[in-house]
Amino acid sequence: MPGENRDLSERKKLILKAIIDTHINMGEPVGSKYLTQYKQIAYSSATIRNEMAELEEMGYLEQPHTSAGRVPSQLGYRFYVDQLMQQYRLTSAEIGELNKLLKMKAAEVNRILDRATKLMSMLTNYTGVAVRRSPARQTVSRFDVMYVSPRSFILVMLTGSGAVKTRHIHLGFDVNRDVLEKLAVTLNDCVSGMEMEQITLPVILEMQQRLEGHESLINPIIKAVYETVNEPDEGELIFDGVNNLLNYPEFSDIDRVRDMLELFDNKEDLLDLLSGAEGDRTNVYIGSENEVEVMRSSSLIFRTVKSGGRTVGVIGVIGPRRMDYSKVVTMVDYLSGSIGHMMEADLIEGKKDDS
Amino acid sequence: MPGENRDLSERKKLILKAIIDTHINMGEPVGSKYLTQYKQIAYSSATIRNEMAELEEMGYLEQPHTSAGRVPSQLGYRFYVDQLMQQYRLTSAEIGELNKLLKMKAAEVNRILDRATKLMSMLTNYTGVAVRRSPARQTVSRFDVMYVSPRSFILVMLTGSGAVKTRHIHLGFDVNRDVLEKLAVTLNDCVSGMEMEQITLPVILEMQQRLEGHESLINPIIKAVYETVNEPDEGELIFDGVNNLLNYPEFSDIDRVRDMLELFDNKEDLLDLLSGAEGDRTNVYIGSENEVEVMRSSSLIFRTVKSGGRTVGVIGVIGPRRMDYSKVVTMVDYLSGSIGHMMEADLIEGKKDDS
DNA sequence: TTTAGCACTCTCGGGTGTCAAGTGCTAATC
DNA sequence: GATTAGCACTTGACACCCGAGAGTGCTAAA
Repeated sequence: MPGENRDLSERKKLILKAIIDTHINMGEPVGSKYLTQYKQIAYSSATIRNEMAELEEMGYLEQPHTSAGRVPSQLGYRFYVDQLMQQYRLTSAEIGELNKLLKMKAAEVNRILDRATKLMSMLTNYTGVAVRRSPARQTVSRFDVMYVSPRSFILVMLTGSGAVKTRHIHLGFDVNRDVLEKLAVTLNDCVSGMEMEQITLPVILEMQQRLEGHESLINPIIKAVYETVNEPDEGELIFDGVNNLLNYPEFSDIDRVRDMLELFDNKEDLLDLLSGAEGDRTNVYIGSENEVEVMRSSSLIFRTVKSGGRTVGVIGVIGPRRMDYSKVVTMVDYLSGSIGHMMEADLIEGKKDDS
Repeated sequence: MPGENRDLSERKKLILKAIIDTHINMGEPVGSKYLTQYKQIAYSSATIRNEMAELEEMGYLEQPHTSAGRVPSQLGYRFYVDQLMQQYRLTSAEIGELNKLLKMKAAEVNRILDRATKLMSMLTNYTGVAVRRSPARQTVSRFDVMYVSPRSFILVMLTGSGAVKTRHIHLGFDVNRDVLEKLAVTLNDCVSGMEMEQITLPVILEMQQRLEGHESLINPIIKAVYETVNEPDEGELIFDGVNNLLNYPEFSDIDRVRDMLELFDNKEDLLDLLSGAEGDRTNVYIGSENEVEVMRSSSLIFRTVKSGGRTVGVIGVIGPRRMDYSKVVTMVDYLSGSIGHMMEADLIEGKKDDS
């Protein structure tokens, strides 16, 4: 039964860590002889070979073929991420880039995530991904109505997380501007800030009463609100730097490239995957740990971005299974926190600048 | 001097067309012997060989190596597209799919282009692309203002092409709802429907007069309008089916894949390229005809989508240079026209449905 | 002008031999 | 008992060769 780590001796951990670190850097199977050059490992290659054989038996290492060195298995990476790897320290150049992003003026949700994605891809040399997302439980905090023509208007909704959504509404009858004005006031009075469950029949009846003579307006509106709030496939996928991955030897095999591209072609699946992020921690999916078969040779590190208690998006990095987990985790941590705080500040009070 | 086509005999045209048609289908260099099987070409392989040698001399054909058949050159494809290829007839299945798209309910710009892109990728087995775009000369046809906090509000603009844009505006001072209300009315009265050049000093002065006591509101607003109208990098790139291309043998070379991915990674460049579409005709870029070096092994067929005289986007298809030009051109033509008309109908008067 | 024939060129796939890396195992050593 | 040196073995990578097949250009004949 592979995977029991209680009896991993310190020496085994040392060797395992050295193998994984080396392999992450070099990208090639690492052999026993190579490890003897580390001064922390003061054993002969033969001893190391024995330990490696046992580590392989336990499931932490794999051998591509008899006469190659060892490569970490999925389980090995998992153990490494959970217990072995050490904290990465961002370089000052990296911190500089990140802070430049955070000081950006147009502090709107859209721009930030775009830019963060690009930045992650550049700083890590992997692929940056993000989801701009209406969280599962969205509310509308403010409504507005914009007249277009006698039979159509646009419903503008400011969501709890600060995004603006719009809907064209077409009617089978005419309405005038006064009615629309009243509609907006009514909506703001009756349903702003509510979750969908709170919009019950009494609330709807009250609205219809206030709009007497135009009750039939309410139904399409409620439907539009409902769709906006609950739309599960709502959420826009952003990614940048897919090309970076082609520079890693694991993607010199065309089939791997195919897998990877499939990942980015099935935007809905990737969206689902990212949306499944557990909150308040950085998620690390190694290879096929998650159910997505097509990811077997890549890993995904991601984290939700929260602002004012609400999930406003997800950011992450996709790379080969042999990824610099330490660095990427640190960076995703840092960015998700900072972006969240920033948007929070922006939402709560208008900043002091004039545009 | 290659390229003069005045002296292309009918027989040469026949042979050239046969070669290109065959190569588009088969994907491999085509030899003289193979062509003798066509009954329209009643010559021996030797004769065909002579003609092929001349066509190569003229620059329409290329030889990968001595003992291979001929392959169309970029110039050859160009001649084919301009003069040789025959009209493709959409199959009934294809027409069915396309009409299904066109009958879709949520007739909003966003959804249509997303779906059209996916559809093109599916029906052609190449990559569908689209740009959702505020045309270079955009106008704002209607304004609205949504109160957020004493020092910030959201400016909602309905553009001439039917898209909705929003801007958060932060202020250094407080304003109340009444002022914002007046602001919206003023904007609608004074600048709706105008091009930027028409918003001259007198217009601005009039607005400031109408908003007396709050003149300083005008500047940030004008700036926001200006940015919205003129924003050149505005325009969202959509694509679907990148993976399809990997199935073509020309992309079994990893370097070609790299080129292709680079194309999709540099979203701005691709956006520029697509935005350069000449109006009212379907543009065909073969290989490196356009300046983008990275496209040397692919082709791009695209066309603007116009609605009510305004450009609202671009749709197109990217495929290998050996593409089924005839089919793709037909499809892009059909789609761009239909989508345009549809959005037009939607804009001018709200349809008779109720949501 | 067309065609048959032929020598030539080039790619592709299979087969072979060599090299280097890395292993597992055994016996000697600390 | 743990460690290590030594050695035989396995395997992939690489270079090389060779024959088959496809397609060509050219020449001479029809």
